Amino acid sequence: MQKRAIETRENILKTAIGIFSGHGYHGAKVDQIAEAAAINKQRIYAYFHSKAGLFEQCLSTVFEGVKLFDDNAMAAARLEPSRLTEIILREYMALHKKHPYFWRMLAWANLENDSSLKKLPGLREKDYTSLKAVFGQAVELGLLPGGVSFETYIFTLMAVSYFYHSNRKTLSKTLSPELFTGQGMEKLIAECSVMIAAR
Amino acid sequence: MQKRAIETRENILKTAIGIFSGHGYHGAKVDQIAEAAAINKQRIYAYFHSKAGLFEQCLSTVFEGVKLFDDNAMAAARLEPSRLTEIILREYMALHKKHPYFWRMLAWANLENDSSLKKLPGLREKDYTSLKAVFGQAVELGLLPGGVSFETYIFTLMAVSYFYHSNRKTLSKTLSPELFTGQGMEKLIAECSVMIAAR
DNA sequence: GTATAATAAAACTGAACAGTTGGTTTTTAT
DNA sequence: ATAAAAACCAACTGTTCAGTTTTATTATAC
Repeated sequence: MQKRAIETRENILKTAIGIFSGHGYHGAKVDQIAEAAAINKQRIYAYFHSKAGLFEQCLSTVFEGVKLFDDNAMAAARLEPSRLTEIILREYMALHKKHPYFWRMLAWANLENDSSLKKLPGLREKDYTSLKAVFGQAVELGLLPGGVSFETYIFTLMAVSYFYHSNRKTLSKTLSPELFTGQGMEKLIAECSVMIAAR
Repeated sequence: MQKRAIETRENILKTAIGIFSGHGYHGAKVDQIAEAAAINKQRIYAYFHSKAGLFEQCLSTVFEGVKLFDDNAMAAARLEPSRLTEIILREYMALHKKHPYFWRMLAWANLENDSSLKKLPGLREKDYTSLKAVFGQAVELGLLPGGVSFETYIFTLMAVSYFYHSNRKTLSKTLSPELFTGQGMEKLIAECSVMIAAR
């Protein structure tokens, strides 16, 4: 495949991620993607052979493109294990801001597209091992409560950041709109850190 | 409207909730709903006048049909405020099992259907006031950490239970499949209670 | 028992949509 | 300069789908 072809393919992929994440598999239209990418529809079929194939590719591209925990954040966590919860939460919140397609593609995949999940990248344990080590230290230092597994801890932080973004619309109607201002988020992060910390 | 008509309408609504929650607005087909409800398609238009109208009705029906906190659970919480976190979490987990359409309709609404959100039931503060009181007592008794607002506390528990159900498929691939066994859920509940408790 | 409301059956309309095809032009590697 | 690869253009196929219409049947109220 030539350079131009690779660019076209990537252009299609990038555009399709935007549209699929916005409207879902059934809501997105192939013609719409072609128009948005400013390419000929036929190119889509040349490179991805079907709408479903394109969707699968979008899903795994988004998955692979998101680094769950930054090296800088890792360094910060090692320096100040007492602030671990805050650092992780802030990192996850920033991640969702940086990769706005991530949670949406996750949500779509969980809701509508069973088949495309089969080809997901496998376990991400390696992403977690360093973090798990710092968590272990924080527990031993008495900074975080004992008797809580790393899985539960990280699950909770993922849940908070995911829920915050994915249910924004309904939550601002049913719980509190202030939650979604900058200060609201800061308050949430700060209070979660307090709530989870050992005392 | 006569009795039979009311029944037909409710039958359509109930069936449509099942199908919309399963496939989303764009994924669900009107003919499919008609067939599943064993009624004539034309009845749907007679009672809901459009697919979008039917979806809106489904959404608010599901919302109104879910009582977020049971009276029994409330009584239990008042009796044992030390077990508040566990009681709430277990209640929310059970709620998602009892109303399997709830989180899915929530998710669809947050993803794809802006317009239908306008007609959502307003703030649910009344659902929370009693709970908030018990939370306040638990904090004063030193059972739960101080400096944490009720909103943050309840947000976290909602996040955990929602995330657990809504991201089952991807999480069992990327985090841990054991999390979704009966024991896995019990462990999660128990450890969250410990993690959040004052010590 | 008769009028009226509710429903069924089924065919139809018009638009949208996934995917294809064939012919033409542009770009790129050599 | 030229051949191969890449991309365009645009019409077309077959299907699906939301919504409609017409005619006929069944249930219910009085």
